[in-house]
Amino acid sequence: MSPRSRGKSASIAPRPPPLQNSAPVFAALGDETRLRLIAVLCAGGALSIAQLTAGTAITRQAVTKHLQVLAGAGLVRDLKVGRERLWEFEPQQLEQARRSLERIAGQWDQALERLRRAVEN
Amino acid sequence: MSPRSRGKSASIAPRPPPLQNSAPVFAALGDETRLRLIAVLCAGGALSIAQLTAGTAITRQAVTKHLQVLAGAGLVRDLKVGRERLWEFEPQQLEQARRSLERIAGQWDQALERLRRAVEN
DNA sequence: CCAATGTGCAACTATTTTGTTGCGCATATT
DNA sequence: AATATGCGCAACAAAATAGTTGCACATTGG
Repeated sequence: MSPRSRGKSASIAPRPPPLQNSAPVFAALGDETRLRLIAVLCAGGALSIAQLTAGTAITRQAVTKHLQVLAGAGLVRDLKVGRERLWEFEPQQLEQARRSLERIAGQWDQALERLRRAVEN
Repeated sequence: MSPRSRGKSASIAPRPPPLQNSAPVFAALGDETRLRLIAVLCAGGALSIAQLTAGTAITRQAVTKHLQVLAGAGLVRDLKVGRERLWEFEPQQLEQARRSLERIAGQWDQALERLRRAVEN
């Protein structure tokens, strides 16, 4: 049996990801255009680049680059259909980013709690 | 009385912030160094620039710049004490970013739900 | 076949970001 | 008083980002 299983409180629960791994996801979300793209893709299904470019002031190529950034962060995925390239939202990474924020917020809450208790004494 | 109060369902609840407003916060979080700074500041109280620089491979001035980016996003705040400049975490903006992610995730869930119901028929 | 539509790739520019070094100033410490 | 510590400002330099234009290629529809 491996030393890591059944040790003292063997932590079956997967340990929280190192938090810094979320940086690329946050960076990808840190742009208004990309945030808009994410919002659009979240609402509907898969959309083509041309469709995603429609409402914007920037060129199709610029949108393509933004989509590639999002794809690099694992936030979207593309699938080719005929001459079109459809993009759809990929929820996993965003979910993980959400958990990262919750962990930070939780840490802060704990610190406040410690402070409160210290003052109480 | 103002025309906006007591209208038809006057929406006492603050309308959700436009989501794009969160882009600067995400951008600030989209860097490993800054994410680390946030984590450190979340755990303890207020720390000086020198203290925050201690464990890192970059210079004090680089840390200062990162802190200014975080301050620009409203994620940290500084207070001067003697010759030191202490930085502390400011939870509001991060809380808002968390809500943004939740709204996106919620929209996605709704879309999935609609899809599920459509398939059901 | 021919035209229209949807993309991809490459080159190029402008701006922002990330980091450095060098210096001076203010506050503590001895 | 002299030294050490903490910090700010300015001037760089290198790299990443965001956007453009131009052109070629594939697919779709008459």
